[in-house]
Amino acid sequence: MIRSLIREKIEKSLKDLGKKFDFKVEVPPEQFGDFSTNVALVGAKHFKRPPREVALDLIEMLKGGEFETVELAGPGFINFRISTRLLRNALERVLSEKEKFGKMDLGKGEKIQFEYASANPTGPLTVAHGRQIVIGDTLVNIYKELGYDVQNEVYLNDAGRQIALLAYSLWVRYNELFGIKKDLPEDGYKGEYLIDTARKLKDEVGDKFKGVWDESVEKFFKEYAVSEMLNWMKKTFENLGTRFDRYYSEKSLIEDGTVQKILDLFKEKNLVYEKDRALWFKVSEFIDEDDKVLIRKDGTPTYFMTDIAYHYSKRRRGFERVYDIWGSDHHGHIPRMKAAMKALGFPDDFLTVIIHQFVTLKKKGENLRMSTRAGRFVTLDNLIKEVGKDATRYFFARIDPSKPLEFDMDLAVKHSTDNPVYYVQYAHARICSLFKQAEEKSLRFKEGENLDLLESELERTVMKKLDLFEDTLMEAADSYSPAKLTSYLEDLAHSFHIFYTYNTVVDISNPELSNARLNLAKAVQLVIKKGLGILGVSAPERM
RNA sequence: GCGCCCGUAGCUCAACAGGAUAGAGCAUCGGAUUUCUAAUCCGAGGGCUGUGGGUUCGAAUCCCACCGGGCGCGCCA
Repeated sequence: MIRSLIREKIEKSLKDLGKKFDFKVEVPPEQFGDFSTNVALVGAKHFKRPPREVALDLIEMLKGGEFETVELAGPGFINFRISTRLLRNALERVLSEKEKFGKMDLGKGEKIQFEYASANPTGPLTVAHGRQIVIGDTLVNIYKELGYDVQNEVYLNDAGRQIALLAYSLWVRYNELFGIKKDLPEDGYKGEYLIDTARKLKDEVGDKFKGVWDESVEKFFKEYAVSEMLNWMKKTFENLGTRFDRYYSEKSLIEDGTVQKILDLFKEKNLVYEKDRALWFKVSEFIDEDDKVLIRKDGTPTYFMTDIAYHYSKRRRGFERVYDIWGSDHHGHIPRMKAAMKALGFPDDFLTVIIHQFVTLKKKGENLRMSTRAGRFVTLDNLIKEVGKDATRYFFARIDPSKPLEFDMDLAVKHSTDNPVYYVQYAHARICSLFKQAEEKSLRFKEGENLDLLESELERTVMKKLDLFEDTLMEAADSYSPAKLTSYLEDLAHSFHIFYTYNTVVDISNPELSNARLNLAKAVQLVIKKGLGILGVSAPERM
């Protein structure tokens, strides 16, 4: 938080000069000092003077106090070197706040929601869902740190045509077990997993449904299939170490009248009309796009319809803002949803959609295309089994959602020990081992003491990284990018590895210095553990 | 055809809402352990940031055009 401290000081100086404008405080390349600001470069316009002159004036106002040096550089940057005492402050905060380090109150308890991993319960979750889960979980955890009251939810598309297809496909598989050959529908679910489900069903009910297909059988098969698929989803979530506060059923929105309620509301506002025996929503009233069907001519609601109802329910449940994480194939859905939110009179910032690009899988140099219906895919379960939970999560978190992600499975397995996740975890394990060493050598660890002995450049660097943890969380939240956190952790781990290489931490001939360094190690350990925890990755004590 | 996203080292990715000499890991080559975990550290090579224009003190980043890739444009979800 030294960064915000510098920002405040600059803002105050500007205020004294009667100015106010945006500027940056950043961490520059090492040779330029601890922190740096472009305030003079940006301010040149406002002051109508050359940047370097503006910088010199500001430097006069800023220097002293906790700033060891404040210098002009390059075209007009102001570089700061911070007193070691101020850096130790960060260390002290980590040591005293412990697991709570990183908690802020920016959200002020505002109730928000993240929705992700929403899926048709018709088959196994894919690696794309895995990416979504990791992005979602991480953002949820970060927003909690920022002081928001966050819930996560998965929307189950358990209504609609695909469920009917699933039910019938299961029925076909079930009958096959009795030697009755039926053809799977052209677009039916051909995956082998339905055969397993059919076997389980046969064990439970015997030949009760053999050869029979009517409305009540269909209903049974729908419910059975969905519940089996849901159980499977839950198991996969567990394998990846995720949990949801709530599963929300699409079907329930039709059954409990929410859909009807929206229709009535839209009718009242004259936002719907009938055409070709279907009911249309006037999207064009709000944005430059074609109107969309809400109710098909057979009387069933479209996905768009139920999704509007779903978001209405979110609002009614008291969420101030909601975030949906969707695959890029759904991006066309965004403008319509925004239009619908407007139609409902919700604030513009109520719904934020975070789009992530697709995951492609490569195995033996070949690209695998994923299709649930064709039954050909590498499941998320397979991936977790092959690569491991930690590496899977870390790998997904590491790449910005806006980038397509190519997962080379052979590489992931073969080089799994080179995965950066081990680099970070190793720093943690090393520190754990330091404390074992200290104990063996009967060095009593006194928390928070001797900290003023920490003053070398390497120690300063580590302390500076510790201080940046909160800034990192804020940046990651602002840009919806878990990758900011992974690069931070790698950075922190790196600074510690260097420090470790050049310094003996546990040295019985110098107990005070040892204690000081153990404190530094302790803080790094806490922050790494916390950061990995936010990512849903474990922090092993030995490796 | 129209719209959205992406294009950075051989590979996978960074670059903090325009900043200083574009950085890491992997891979390649060369170093460092009588001592706390070498899953580590240090060094070398490797780049016309897809191409061409523009905006300005300053562009990988913003604007325009093009090239290449992904996705979307259903009474699918």
